[in-house]
Amino acid sequence: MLSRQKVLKFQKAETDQKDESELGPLARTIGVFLDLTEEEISALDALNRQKIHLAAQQDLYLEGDAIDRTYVLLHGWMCRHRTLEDGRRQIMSFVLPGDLLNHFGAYQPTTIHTVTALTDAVLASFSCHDIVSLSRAYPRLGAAFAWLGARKYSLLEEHVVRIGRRNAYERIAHMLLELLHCLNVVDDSCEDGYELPVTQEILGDALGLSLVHVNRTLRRLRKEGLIQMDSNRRIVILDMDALTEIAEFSPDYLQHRSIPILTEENLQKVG
Amino acid sequence: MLSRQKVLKFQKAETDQKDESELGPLARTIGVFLDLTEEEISALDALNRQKIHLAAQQDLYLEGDAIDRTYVLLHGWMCRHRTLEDGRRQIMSFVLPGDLLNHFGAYQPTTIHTVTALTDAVLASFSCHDIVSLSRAYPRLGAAFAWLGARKYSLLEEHVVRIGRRNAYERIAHMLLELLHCLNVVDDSCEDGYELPVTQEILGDALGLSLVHVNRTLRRLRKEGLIQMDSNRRIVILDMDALTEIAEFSPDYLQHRSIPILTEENLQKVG
DNA sequence: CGTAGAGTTGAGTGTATTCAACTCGGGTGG
DNA sequence: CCACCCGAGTTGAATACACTCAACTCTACG
Repeated sequence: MLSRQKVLKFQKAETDQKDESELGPLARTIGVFLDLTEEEISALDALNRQKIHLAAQQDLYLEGDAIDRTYVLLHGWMCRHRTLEDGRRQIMSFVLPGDLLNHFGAYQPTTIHTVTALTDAVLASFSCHDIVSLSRAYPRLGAAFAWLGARKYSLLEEHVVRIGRRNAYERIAHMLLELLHCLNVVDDSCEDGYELPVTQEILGDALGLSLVHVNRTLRRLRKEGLIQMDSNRRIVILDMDALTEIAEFSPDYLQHRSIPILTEENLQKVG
Repeated sequence: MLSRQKVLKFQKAETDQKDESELGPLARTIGVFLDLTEEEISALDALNRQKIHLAAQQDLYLEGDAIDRTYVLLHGWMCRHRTLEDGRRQIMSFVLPGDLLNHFGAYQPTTIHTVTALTDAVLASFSCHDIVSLSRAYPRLGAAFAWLGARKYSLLEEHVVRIGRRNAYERIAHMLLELLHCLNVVDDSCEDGYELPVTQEILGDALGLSLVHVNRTLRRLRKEGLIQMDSNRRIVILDMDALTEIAEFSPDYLQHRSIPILTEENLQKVG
């Protein structure tokens, strides 16, 4: 569903400052996996939006804030996380270009986590209520938003398994593969490397590990010829098959392949 | 929002075999937190449904099944879980009466986890597509389903923090409190005990711990006078304040208090 | 009375943590 | 220009939390 070409188009658009004839942020995010009609594109692009620039380390919003906006990350990396009183921190997920933030905002009185930029970042923001209205007016778009929510849930469940039942070696392998698949959506010719703009401490906070243990485990993965870490934090997967085996990674949960409700047959069922 | 009285009403209805003038399963689940109109109740009750009885240990569906039904648990406990090849198992969540299962079914080609009955269980099942149709016809009901999804997401995020960054002692304390709050929805006169129909091994699988370590940690909680474990697996919280402090438990994430989109003001915003 | 499942406990092991020191490179200010 | 500092990465050593293996108890059940 997600074609390599479209993803590249998305990434190109991010870096351009002028959108010109390009699609708006939401149309691009949804358009990656769904062929939108002209009317749907117009409706998405007609929403009021604001552009936001954040420097690395800046917070977009804090745990407990009452936020009535939904965001689309256009450029850069962010993370969603929560910190305990004594400083222990858990990252729920990394946020990649195209991802939505505060997706469920209309349904939650306050946020329950903090969102922070890992690199300089650019976002577009929308009113949560506008998105709900739009979802009602355009059922296919509503289904697309719901699908994005279901997909996020699925990714979070996999994160639970990763943290709860895999050891450090498997956890890191699994995370690196997930990021690869999400960045370079799975097709047969996908690339095997990407920039991971994240310190080892942050990786540890995502995986429930200490910085030191992340360091040793990454070194082990390198020593065994499974990955390579260039300068500039570029990760290259050298032995995809072995890594997939170690991590017991099966990409089904990423749901990059199909959106059941958007088939002709199912759209008819729900009227 | 969730009144104690209504919860008790829900539990009463579960055990009755005949519904008589009682509400149907979905109307009861949603009615716990939203005052439904007659029309909405009729619409919910008009959906085709099937009743399902499962014995303890039986699976409702397996990871990878293509399921186009959404379920409401009426009676008993279940869990959603995934198992790695070597047998390590992670429970994503316990499922309590009133909870929905395969909530996102319309948006997912196959399930990514297995659902198993922990006790004898009774469920009602509905067509996923019927629920999507209904959500379109009745926006407040659509919002209610979306809210339930957002709430599940919130609970899962807390589970990530619990597993990723709390130690065994804090993890168990936190889980016991979450279950208490979910069962006995928070009000000032809530009870302090409940039946936990779960072996220590299952608790370990939920918390990413070994059976032996769960055992020792529970014993420590007992020895310190924080909890009591009667026969019949009844848990009594003896020192709620201390336990809340240890677990750093703050019930906001449970979202038992408010449904933003369902206020008058917000319903107007979305038309 | 024997068995099976759950709980309990001890002992030894191991994975991951903490504390600490050191390297390296980039940036800043004297 | 160089000294200094800081953040990130690396490594060693000691510790601790949690796991595995194993044995034993207790209760329910047939």
